[in-house]
Amino acid sequence: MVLLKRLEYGFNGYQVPPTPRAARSARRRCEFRRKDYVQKMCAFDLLATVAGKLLLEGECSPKSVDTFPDKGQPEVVEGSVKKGEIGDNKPLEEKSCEQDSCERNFLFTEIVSQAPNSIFHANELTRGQNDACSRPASVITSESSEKVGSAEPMFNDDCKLRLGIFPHTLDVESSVYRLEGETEKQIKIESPNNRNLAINNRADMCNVGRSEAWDRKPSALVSSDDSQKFPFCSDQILCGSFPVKQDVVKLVTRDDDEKSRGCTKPSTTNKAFRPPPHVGDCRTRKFLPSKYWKPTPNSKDKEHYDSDAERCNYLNRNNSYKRQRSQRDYPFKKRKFFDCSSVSNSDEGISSDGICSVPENGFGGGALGSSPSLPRGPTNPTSLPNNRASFQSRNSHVKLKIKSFRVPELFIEVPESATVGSLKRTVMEAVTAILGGELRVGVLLRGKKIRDDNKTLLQTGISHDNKLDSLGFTLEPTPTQPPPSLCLEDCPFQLPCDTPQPLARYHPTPNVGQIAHLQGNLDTLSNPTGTNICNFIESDRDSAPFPPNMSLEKTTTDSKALVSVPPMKAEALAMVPMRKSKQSEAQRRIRRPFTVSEVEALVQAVEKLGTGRWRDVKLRAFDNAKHRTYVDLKDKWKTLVHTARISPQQRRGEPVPQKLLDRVLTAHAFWSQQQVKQHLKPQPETCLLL
DNA sequence: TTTAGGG
DNA sequence: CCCTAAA
Repeated sequence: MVLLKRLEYGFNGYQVPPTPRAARSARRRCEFRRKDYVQKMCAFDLLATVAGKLLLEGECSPKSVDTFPDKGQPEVVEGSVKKGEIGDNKPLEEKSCEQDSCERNFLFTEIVSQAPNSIFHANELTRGQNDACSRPASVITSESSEKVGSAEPMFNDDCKLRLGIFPHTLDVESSVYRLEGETEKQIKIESPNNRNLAINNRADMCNVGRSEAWDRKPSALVSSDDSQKFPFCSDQILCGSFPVKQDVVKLVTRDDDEKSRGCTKPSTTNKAFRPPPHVGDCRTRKFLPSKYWKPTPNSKDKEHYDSDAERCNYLNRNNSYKRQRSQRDYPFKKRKFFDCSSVSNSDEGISSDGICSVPENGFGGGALGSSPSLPRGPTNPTSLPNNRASFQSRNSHVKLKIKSFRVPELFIEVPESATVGSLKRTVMEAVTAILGGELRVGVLLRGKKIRDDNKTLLQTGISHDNKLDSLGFTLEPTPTQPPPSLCLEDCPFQLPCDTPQPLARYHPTPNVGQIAHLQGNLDTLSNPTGTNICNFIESDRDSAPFPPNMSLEKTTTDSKALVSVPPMKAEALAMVPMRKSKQSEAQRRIRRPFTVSEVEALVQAVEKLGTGRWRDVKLRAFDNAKHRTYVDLKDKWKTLVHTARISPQQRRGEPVPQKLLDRVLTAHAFWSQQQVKQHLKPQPETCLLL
């Protein structure tokens, strides 16, 4: 079963917490706007703004998942699954998902301030954390499931879920949830056709209290004075975003039709996507929970992995480690940014459209811009480069509306028998992996990256009549963390159509992680930075090739996305921010249950070669199955023997023919005896020798 | 690198 | 599947 899913990451909703002063200036800005004043913003400002928002969004990283109280992971599917047959334990297959491609749209919508929560629910968090750590592993990973004895059985077929870029522009609908209050506020930012705003609860939207608490930076904004906040809100809205509490991002499945919940009704908007050619391969790597969160690989590991065979692996780990390190700083950086923005606001660093100028370098040091000459720290608009001033006289207002940032395609594979709950977790992990990393924003004009952060929009020539369609934003990993060739892990096996190329090509420069979709009548901004980040590809290429030309291209075009993302395996994309997520530390190989035929081959080989010669078995029967290592075979044999010994009722997963199991027992018994003999033999021999 | 086993 | 001690 293949599920195609699109995940859209709502850009709207990442808002720097306003300060009283900001509110004031916001009002002023409103007036300005009325007069149609010129937007004095340079590309860098734009970048900073966008990046800032995104950064905030970073809060939805694994950490959020980890700390999710009790319920474990945030609901991944809000709309569809939630509404209907929800049982988390209900196998997917029972939900009419057997079609080759069940498509659903995921809208990344919600942001909730979580930090504060963690304070309030310390106990639960602790619990939740643990849960989160262990549970996520249940689907793709064999770990937990195996432990409960349900591992193999679970996989009758593969169920893939793909999150991709939306081919079409969609309306953005976001909602703000309050964890503590358990209230839900829905905010409709814009409808596809007419851009109307439906703010159900302004106060709620503007409530920044939580973030403040989190930030430990009290601000008058905490007050519930709607009148004061509102201006700010509307201001935000102008640029296509709205203030929300930050931190937890929720995924919402968006069904055009409520009835299509069961994912039986392919979304028309997803036509660009084709089901993957094969079903066995592209999947997201499982990000392991804290268990793998090790500070550093020990020297032994190094030695061990230095060998060619494992080099990739090792590199991978190493890199992971690096990323991980930065991740540790993440909260700090975010906070910094937060503070910074506050400062900016109070300094009136916010320019007209609620876009704050420069966030400060705390942003991962240059995360916002590569240009060293960029202004840093709270900057007053007037302090910006001259070139900017020269354009101040102009009266063109550049209005940007970023509908959403897209999350690159994700390829997730779960067995049909997986539970909805595990699916949710899986998706969450994948998404989290992508969004959790430190990102920077790149601006592309007609597909071209604008690198000069100091250029004004006008200068870049976009501000006038360039249609939005020529402007694009990309989310890219921060340069500080050069994505090493993490994609090599399993690489040996690439199919011709596999995508090593894109990867390779985009290596030095990381791959565009995501595309921002702009919509509306904006002019454009120019801006720099553009580096693509490499997506780490995991590998399972041996089995399921993912034609490069597949999804992305079409999608890209369809969606008007200006930025074209190099076609690559969805899987690769999924791996993108293998970043410093605690979970991603050591990636666990995806689980690939042995098929009956594989078992057959294994049994046959063992019968012939005996146990204890796994390398030979491997060469003999699985030489072309790169993903089966001799250790795997050995392990499989182990489980086979075990399986053969237990009652059929206790067995799970794809049933292995009893005949085979009998052979297993027989062979096992035989070779065990041989071993014993081997043991005993030497003795007599030595005796003889002696 | 392989084996062998515990996790 | 992972991790590792041993070989």
